[in-house]
Amino acid sequence: MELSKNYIPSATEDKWYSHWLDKRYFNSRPDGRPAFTVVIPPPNVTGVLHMGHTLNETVQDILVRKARMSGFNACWVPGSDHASIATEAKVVGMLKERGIDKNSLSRPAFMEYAYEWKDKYGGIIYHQIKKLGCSVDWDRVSFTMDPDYYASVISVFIDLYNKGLIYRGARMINWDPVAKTALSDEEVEYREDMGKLYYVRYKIVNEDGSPAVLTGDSLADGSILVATQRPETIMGDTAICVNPTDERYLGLAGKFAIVPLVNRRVPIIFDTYVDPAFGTGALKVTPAHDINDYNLGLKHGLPIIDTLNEDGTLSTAAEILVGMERFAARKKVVELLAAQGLLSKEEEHPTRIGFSQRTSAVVEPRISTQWFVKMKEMAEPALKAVTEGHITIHPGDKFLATYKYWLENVKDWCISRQLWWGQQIPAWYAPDGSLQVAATREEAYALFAAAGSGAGDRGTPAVEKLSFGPNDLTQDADVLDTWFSSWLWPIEVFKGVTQPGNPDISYYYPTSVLVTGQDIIFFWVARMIMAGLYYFPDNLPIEKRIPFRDVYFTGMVRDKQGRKMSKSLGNSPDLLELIEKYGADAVRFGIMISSPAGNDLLFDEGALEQGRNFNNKLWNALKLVQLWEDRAKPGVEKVSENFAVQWFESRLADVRIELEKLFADFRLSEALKTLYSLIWDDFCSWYLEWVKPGFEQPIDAGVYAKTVAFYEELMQLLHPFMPFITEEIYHLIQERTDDLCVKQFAAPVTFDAALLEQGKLLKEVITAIRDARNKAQIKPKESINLHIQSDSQKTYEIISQILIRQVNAPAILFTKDSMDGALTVVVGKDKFYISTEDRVMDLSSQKEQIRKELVYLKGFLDSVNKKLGNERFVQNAKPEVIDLERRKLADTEAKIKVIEETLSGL
RNA sequence: GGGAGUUUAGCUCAGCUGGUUCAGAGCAUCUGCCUUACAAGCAGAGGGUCGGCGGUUCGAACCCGUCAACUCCCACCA
Repeated sequence: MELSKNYIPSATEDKWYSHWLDKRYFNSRPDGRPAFTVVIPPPNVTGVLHMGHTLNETVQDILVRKARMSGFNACWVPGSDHASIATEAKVVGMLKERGIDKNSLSRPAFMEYAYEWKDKYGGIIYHQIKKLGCSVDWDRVSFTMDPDYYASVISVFIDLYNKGLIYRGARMINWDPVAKTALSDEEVEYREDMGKLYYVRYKIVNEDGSPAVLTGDSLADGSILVATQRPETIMGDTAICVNPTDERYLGLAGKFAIVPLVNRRVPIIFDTYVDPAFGTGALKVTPAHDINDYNLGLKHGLPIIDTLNEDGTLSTAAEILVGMERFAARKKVVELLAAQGLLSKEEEHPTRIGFSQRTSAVVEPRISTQWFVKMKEMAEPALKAVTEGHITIHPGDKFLATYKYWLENVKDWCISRQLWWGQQIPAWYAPDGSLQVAATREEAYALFAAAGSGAGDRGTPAVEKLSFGPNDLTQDADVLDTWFSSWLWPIEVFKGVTQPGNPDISYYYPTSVLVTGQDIIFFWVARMIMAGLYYFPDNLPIEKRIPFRDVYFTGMVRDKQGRKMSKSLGNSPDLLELIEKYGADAVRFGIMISSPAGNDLLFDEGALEQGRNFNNKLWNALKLVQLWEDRAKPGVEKVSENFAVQWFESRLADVRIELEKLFADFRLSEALKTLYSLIWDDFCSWYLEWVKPGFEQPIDAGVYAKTVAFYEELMQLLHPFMPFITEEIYHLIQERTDDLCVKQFAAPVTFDAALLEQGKLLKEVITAIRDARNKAQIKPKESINLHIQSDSQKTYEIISQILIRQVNAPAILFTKDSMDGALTVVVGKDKFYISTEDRVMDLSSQKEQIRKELVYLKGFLDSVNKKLGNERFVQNAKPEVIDLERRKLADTEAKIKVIEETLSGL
């Protein structure tokens, strides 16, 4: 069959992917083999795969394919996350474009639009996963809003509530006024910005309201100067705070301040929290709108005046400017203050502002009633699982410290979100505001009835005693944080919550390895560990309760200049375009080769080009081997006597052992580099050249068979990294019915170290002679006379046929004496003389080179001598090390002798 | 402010328990080649005071101290 000049990925990729699907190779069911389970970190349902995903999915596919080919029942579960805030934002945007205001819709109507959106865009990501070649079990696609999954989230909520681990409370939370929802600390991004510091005068009065008489420069005019960045919150001030040690303000004890514009009288309080050196050393306390002020307020029993509405406009509590947007209000308040002569000055002030990760709105600290999960008691076992080694984090313990720190200082988790897209909180409120937590209205009503009819008597609800009916109950409007559903991911994708103890969960859980980005170590990784340990009962061994045994953190994908990939920078390439341009295998290669474990990866299309070139290399090697097929004849030579075959067999076995080690350590980038070099250098550049028959000459059938076998094994080793081209070559190299995708690795074999040494020597000799030829400007086509002077002539006899062809010498002659007028190459203790028929060699540059070599060797000899002459070295060093030094000494002395002889001969 | 990490060739990075000719790889660069698989290729070559200084040791890229630069995480001053 005629093969194309270069490899064409598009012609093979879809073909093989459908073939694998048809054969159901990626589908897994529990059986007698050990399971190798991976759950995909669910991407946002309506998102697209970015380069970070591409890296994660590729790593997972490599691990899964490797396991599938190594006797494991590999199961990789795909799926997506409903991503409540992100998706709802997109749906709201879509509605806006159609001229629909979300608030004009009923909840069910909105959900209909949301599902419409999900159905339309939810498939994009799956298509990309397929194009990348990921071997996921498509029968197991999970979505965090699937009915069963939904039910599992609700039941876990109810369970945690009943155990007292979920509570409702007033908290200062991060409020997104655009999405009108609470955000967790992790969803807030801080950015440096230039703000303004306004200095505002507050009049000081006595308790009875009369102007206070004060002394001291700072208070001389009967007012105190306060610095603030947020003048629009003045109406919410409920105290002024100074440091008790601040001498400027000692006279303020028992005095009050008048809040400008609203003329409210507030106390002066003293707290060491205030830094006397900052601003004027006086702080306005606004408990409703600043986390620190809130804490101060709690400590000093201050009232809370919330002057903002949920959309960021001023509320009626602000008394003035009601309904004005917060930033407009800031300007207006400054104007009003200035007009009243209460604004002393403004100055530029660098500050950090919190932005919503989802909507980019400036986050507002806000008091709000939210649902929380108590984290302390869940954190402890999750910490132990890692510190005691049940879960191993890769690479090394780079992230162990971060993980520990977070868990040791964990704060309660705010899980309610003021959205519709998500699992609605199963809390039901009676008309009087009391609540019950239950999955359905009926169950909730029964609970009300039971509670109303007498303590603990849940079995016999006395419905008639309640003053309201089931339809009077209202369900909590909020939905749960997305992470409150995804923390169940490794359990519920196997229906571990909704159908406990089913065959899947028993077989596949715990999963083998989690591959994810280091940025969600707290959001997701830690919480999955908590969920696993919480959900599975204590009497099970911890190994059965943890969600995964290994966690592999990939780095962040950055662009060539080290910048984060982002939509706004436009530096995030489109995956499908890259696959189109280079092929999926090349994309996988490129992203893996430049991806040291755990370190950030600088994405460079150059690496993809390298991948594409590698594809071509493989393709062309195939063409070469195929050329030999018709020329293979039995009995040309004995395979057992073919040095190249024997050497490569050992080399292959050697590398396989190395690869196993690299896989065990999750050093996939290293493993790929090793394979790349094995294939490109050892196999293509050396082995294939060594066994290549002469022009129109036959090749021994045994050698040919061996070559094909080597090539197949190389394709098998490479398959997890580059599945498409390897499968294609596997089928092209010879007719077959099986597929590489599921071909099991053969047991490892031992290798012959002496053969490897000899191979190394052969390479060195060839390179050295080629170098000499190059330097002497002997054209490649020009043949040379080659004489070898060596004590181990036999070694060279074995490899003479290879040598002859590789350096373009018609024959190899051995000599006992040095040869005049020839180029002399020294490798180890052996000398090689190069001459040509019709020209005189220019030996001057060669002489120079040999002299340099001699100087180097003498220097080296000196250092070895010094070492061995040092009594303390001989006393202290390990015997092996001393032996080694002695051998080095002898070796070097011999080499120097050879070189000196050579030099004198020149 | 607290914590962690990084610094090795022009670039991106390996270098495991201190000891092999250990100073490496890939990319880039330079030289020569359209050699009958591959110019997206072949054959070669050059290139580094291992961030600075000090210490431990017979011996340091590796261990310790210190300084410097950069990165990340956590907390966060109105």
